[in-house]
Amino acid sequence: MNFEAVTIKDIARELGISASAVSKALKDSYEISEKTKKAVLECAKRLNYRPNPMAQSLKRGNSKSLGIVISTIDNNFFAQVINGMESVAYSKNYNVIMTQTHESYDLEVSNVQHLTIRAIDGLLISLSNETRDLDHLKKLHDKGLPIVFFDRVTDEIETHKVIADNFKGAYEATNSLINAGYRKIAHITSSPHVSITDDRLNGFRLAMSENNIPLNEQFVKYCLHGGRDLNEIEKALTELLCSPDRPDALFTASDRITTTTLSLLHKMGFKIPDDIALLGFTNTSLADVLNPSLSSVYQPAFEMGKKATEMLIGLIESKRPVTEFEKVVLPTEVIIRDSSKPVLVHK
Amino acid sequence: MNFEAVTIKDIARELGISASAVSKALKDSYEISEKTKKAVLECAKRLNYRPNPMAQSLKRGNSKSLGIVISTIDNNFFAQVINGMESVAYSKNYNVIMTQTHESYDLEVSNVQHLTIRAIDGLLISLSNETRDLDHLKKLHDKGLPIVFFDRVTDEIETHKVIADNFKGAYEATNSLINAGYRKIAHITSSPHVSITDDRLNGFRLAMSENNIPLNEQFVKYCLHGGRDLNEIEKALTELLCSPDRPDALFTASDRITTTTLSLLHKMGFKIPDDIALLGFTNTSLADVLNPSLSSVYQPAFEMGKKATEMLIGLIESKRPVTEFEKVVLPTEVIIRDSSKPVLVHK
DNA sequence: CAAATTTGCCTTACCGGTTAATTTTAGTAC
DNA sequence: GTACTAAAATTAACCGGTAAGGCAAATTTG
Repeated sequence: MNFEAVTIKDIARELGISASAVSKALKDSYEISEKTKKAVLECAKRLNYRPNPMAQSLKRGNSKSLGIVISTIDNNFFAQVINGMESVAYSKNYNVIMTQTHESYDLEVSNVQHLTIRAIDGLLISLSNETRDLDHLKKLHDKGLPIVFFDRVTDEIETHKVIADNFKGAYEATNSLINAGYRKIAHITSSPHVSITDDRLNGFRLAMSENNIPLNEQFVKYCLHGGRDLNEIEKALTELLCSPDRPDALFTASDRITTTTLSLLHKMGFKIPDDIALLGFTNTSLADVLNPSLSSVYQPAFEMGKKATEMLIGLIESKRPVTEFEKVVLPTEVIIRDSSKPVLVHK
Repeated sequence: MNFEAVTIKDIARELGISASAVSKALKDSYEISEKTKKAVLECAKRLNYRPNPMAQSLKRGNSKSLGIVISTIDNNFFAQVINGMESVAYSKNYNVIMTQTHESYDLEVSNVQHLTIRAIDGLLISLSNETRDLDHLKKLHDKGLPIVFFDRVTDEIETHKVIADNFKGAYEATNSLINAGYRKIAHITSSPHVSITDDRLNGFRLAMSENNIPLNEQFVKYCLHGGRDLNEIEKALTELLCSPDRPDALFTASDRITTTTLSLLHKMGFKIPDDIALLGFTNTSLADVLNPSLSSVYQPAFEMGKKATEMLIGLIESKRPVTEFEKVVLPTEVIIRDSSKPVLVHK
């Protein structure tokens, strides 16, 4: 079932002129007389002519589409990022084509393939938790595909990057837990291979050491799949909580991990913050109305999406090769709520 | 900055054969000798040849892209729907191109324009809250563009539709409130112009009348923008709650309205369910850990996305015009939690 | 009034891939 | 050696739009 369209030739035939005259008339070229232009415009309107984007793309060598690769859209943070991306792309007349990796390296590779096969003008990507090898992206980048990394970035490819201030967010979050009287703080984070993990872990470590609190290395738990499946978080929690010397606070490092941890703590019967405090990265708008209200590190996700997309379109539309790259760091915001209430208040 | 690609001509030049021979070899045509095929395949692999999708699309007249129009992605329900759509599209080698209406009719029209200008093979759409006039879609549908409606559908266009059992969900939800002892039940819903509003309102009405509970018409509040902005929900709540004869329970009709209502009730200082009970449509995975845990009507969003996409691809790939259309109704699930605890228990 | 310039449009080639029509090549038969 | 056929490859047209270059008619210039 094909959806037939009016072409430039239909207009040309109708008016008894050549196709190129129509094309030029539509572009308001100086070569075409006002009379003809008027006739063409009228006819185009009457027949509801729309230029075929594929023909234009083929001719011009661009597609006016941006590829987005994220782990999953069913996540407050990423949904907001995409929201921001779409808003900029739309205003600059680009589409966004979205694919999800579900934290799988293979899916990431095949998604990137899929997108470039489909001809995108640039790529916005947050690496999957499994990704270690960046060859699939390096090759494309070397060939000239503009790429902007956001959220989970890499040093191995020189291009623009947009991240939140993960280090500072983690540092301040940890400090707030310490100031609230917690000492045995555990950290549940994503795979050690993604950039945000290091940044957040380092912020956590620094806050601990500055306060002379020895860090029990058993208290740092990695979720290799970024909490994609419940089991890995459940395992981490069980290991942490079913031991004699268990932590009194949890600092969780990603949206999915934070909300899942909250759910699991409920299910396991832990009272927050009495049995254990919780503070984590999350962008859920429901933090205030969770039980208990959830202390969180908020990232400006919408702005991240906007900024990354602006930079990408900048790269795409740049007349000359870009050699100076920016790494934009957006501020995070630590918001203390009841899930990390000071120990004195409740104990 | 353009990203040069290997074309069929590069292979032809390399092997000293014609472009069409290469094309045919890649398609494993009987016209080409095994020897040549092997050489072409080897060369294509070596040069990492990828056919230019725009050239193929131009020739074949399709784009292997599906357009998605939703109100906003920053919403549990829609994020899950898109997740389902993407999964099917990807497996069948289509892209999804997403745009958001933010509940605006003008944006819906311009998004649909934008998408069809960009050449999509089919459209998946959930109407905006503002949409009353369907001309923009009727025109396209008449021209042969395959469309599948999901969630917010219309009777004015004959095609496949996928919805949740909104009527039954609302009916059961209302009944559960009544069984829990609530009598003064108010309903906060979206614009009266969208299909889901009627269905849900009717379910609500039936449950009320079957239980011989007169319905105070002041207790039905419409949010013309579907809760896009807080203000309209705030206004509805103020009107409902700042009156001498106020409701003892709220039944909210959409994801955004439900979660926003919960937030606002908190902010206004109402205790749930003691001061007022709450039960609403929402797909948040956090329902269990909200304060209080939130009774909800859950829709199989992922399945809705999957089903709608399967049907759309069915339409697109159908050899003959489709004249029999299906309206798939997926079951909703009412899950009772603390926000609508029986009156006797807590009063 | 012829030459020079401008105006307005047409012809043609191209983007990359596909395919119908055609030609070349190789092989077989007589 | 000619005739015929099958196999293998080429040429050319096409998808729809764009743009360089060409050309005839109209207008300006000396």
